[in-house]
Amino acid sequence: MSKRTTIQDIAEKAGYSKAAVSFAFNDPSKISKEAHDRILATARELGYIPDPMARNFSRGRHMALGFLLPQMLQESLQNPYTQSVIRGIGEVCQEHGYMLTLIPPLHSSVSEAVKNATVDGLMTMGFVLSGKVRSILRIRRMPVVSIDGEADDDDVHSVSIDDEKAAELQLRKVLEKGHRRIAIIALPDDAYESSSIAGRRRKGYGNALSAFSIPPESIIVSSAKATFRSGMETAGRILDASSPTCFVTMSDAVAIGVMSEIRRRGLTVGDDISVMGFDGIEDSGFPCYGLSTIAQSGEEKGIRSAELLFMMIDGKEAPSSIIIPYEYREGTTLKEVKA
Amino acid sequence: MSKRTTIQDIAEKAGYSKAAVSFAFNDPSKISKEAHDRILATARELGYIPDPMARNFSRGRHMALGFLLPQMLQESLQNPYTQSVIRGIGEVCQEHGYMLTLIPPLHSSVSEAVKNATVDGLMTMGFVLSGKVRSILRIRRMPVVSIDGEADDDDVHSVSIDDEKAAELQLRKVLEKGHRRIAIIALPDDAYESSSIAGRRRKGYGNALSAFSIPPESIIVSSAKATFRSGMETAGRILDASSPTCFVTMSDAVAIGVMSEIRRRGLTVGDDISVMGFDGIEDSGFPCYGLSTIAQSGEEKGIRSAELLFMMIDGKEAPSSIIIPYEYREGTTLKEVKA
DNA sequence: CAGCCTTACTAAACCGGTTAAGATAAGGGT
DNA sequence: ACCCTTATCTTAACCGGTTTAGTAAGGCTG
Repeated sequence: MSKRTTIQDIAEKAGYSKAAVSFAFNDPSKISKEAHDRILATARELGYIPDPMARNFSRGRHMALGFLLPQMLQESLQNPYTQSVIRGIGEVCQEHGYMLTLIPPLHSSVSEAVKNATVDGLMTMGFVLSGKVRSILRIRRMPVVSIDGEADDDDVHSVSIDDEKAAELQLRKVLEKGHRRIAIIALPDDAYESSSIAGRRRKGYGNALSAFSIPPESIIVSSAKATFRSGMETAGRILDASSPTCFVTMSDAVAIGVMSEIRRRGLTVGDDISVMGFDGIEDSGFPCYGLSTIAQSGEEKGIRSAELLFMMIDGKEAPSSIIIPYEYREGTTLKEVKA
Repeated sequence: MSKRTTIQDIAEKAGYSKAAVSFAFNDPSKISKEAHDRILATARELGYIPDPMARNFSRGRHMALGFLLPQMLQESLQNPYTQSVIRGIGEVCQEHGYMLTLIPPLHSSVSEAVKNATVDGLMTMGFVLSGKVRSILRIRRMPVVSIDGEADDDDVHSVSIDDEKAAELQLRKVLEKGHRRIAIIALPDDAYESSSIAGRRRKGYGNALSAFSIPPESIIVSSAKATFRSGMETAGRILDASSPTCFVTMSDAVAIGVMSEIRRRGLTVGDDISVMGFDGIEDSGFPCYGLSTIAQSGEEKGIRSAELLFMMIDGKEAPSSIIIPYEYREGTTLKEVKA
């Protein structure tokens, strides 16, 4: 089995130096047109393709961004909202000629994965990095953007919406429609390790409740992973034990599961029980059935995050935090409560 | 700004050679316990983390598998079936300590992307690689596994189900229930470049039809991208122009869109119009509402593909083609046609 | 005590490119 | 005729590890 063709082979065969060959591929202005032609012809003849890893290594760039997956690949990719974020990241990567690497915990260890990740920058979503991981990233001088995470570290830049305000708006809309028997399905606090997004939103709910002078105890609060199935199961448990007039969820995926369970019981979403989602996954190809929700563009989050990361990689001045907009999207699943 | 700590720094500080330091990290049995301890202590002290790219480069391994994305990231990741395949791949990657890299067409060129991909092996899904791309892969000696693609190349191994037989079974089930006004929504033939999966399944449909002595002309055949939205729109157009008693789709995502459109028109899925899907995305967290379908495990496809790829990477004897099982899954959306 | 093996370590080649610095020759200005 | 510039190409260092071959010291054997 012959060895692969290297820059050295081309150099010898074409009668030039390694450097000349390198220039021919990267900066033709540094050599004569004649040399350029000869070298490219020789390269074609020998079937030469520059080794990307060697190239990246000597340039000190990986040409890849990493998306750190909190737990298992499973749930993360399942959520249509995560998908839209990844899509946004992917677009920007493509523009920059970068690849996108999904980084699952290596041998169940995030630290290990981060140590070995061959990427120029990292994005995380919905969870706070441990001190150990942050220390590794600092040593490796690897820029990080945290999506929906906490901006409690100078090294970690963040992209998110104003979750507290958004959650407040969400619950206000529900309260304005007269609902009082409300079941909130939050994201698990410990989802993705020490997530704090759920905490920020709970605060917003508290604000809305006190604005309406409603005692927090009157609200049913539970939590569920951000999946369709989980939403369905949780709604089932709640409906077995009580009869809320409205479900408020922190994720559209959960809301869709809730709607499915409501219909399964022969009830009508909107007329019998209202449902309020969070995310606005409308454009994700996922069926959302006119869900009333707090819409935030996952794609924009992905795009802004990746752009931010590229600024940091390029050593440019980068904002430590980017807040993107959200809005209430009127649907057909939130209706005035029946008298 | 100080330079990063290298193996050289550790060697000097600890009073050993570069090689000794390398051994300390990779094969402690080659050095004394004393040296091992001293070196690791020094490494910890200086905050040393081996550079993964340099390590990979000298070892000649990338420690990453690539998933080649046909067109835009968008549609690919949107399909829950694709997601389950990726999940399967991810599991195997994790076991092997590998990362999974999503490779979008670089500057809109798949060839360019494949030239620059820093991965040890490639997986594609649902499309046939062009000769140019195959030639690049041959030069780079990069193993490829094609999922649901055509096994027309010695270099490209494949994992799929027997699509022709599966499609035949799918349509037979529908015909057995008495349906004759049938609308088939196929995958686009040109989806993912020169896809051939649609062709194989069409053949299967033909077989079923002739077994029932039904003229192919009596069947409405259209095609749609494998997304929820596309299924909804296509069903809308079909229902505007005709009144099939059953929809047969090549993808559950499409089938769910079809069901959504049927319900939107005030009709009942199953009783008024039957729907038959393909994929069996039940376990994907996607709402599938008792869809009758041809189930094939996306996760298993992913797992087998990745395992196959690892065999090839390790230079082991690997089967050129793996066929995984499928089965008809009884649901509530396919019912006996009304007299 | 020579001969041989084992242990512990090092020097240097190597992976395949990039790139700073230097060499050579040709061209231009005075 | 001389110096300076520019164009073109080469040499060699470099990126940060891994790994092969080799050496020196110590222990064992006969």
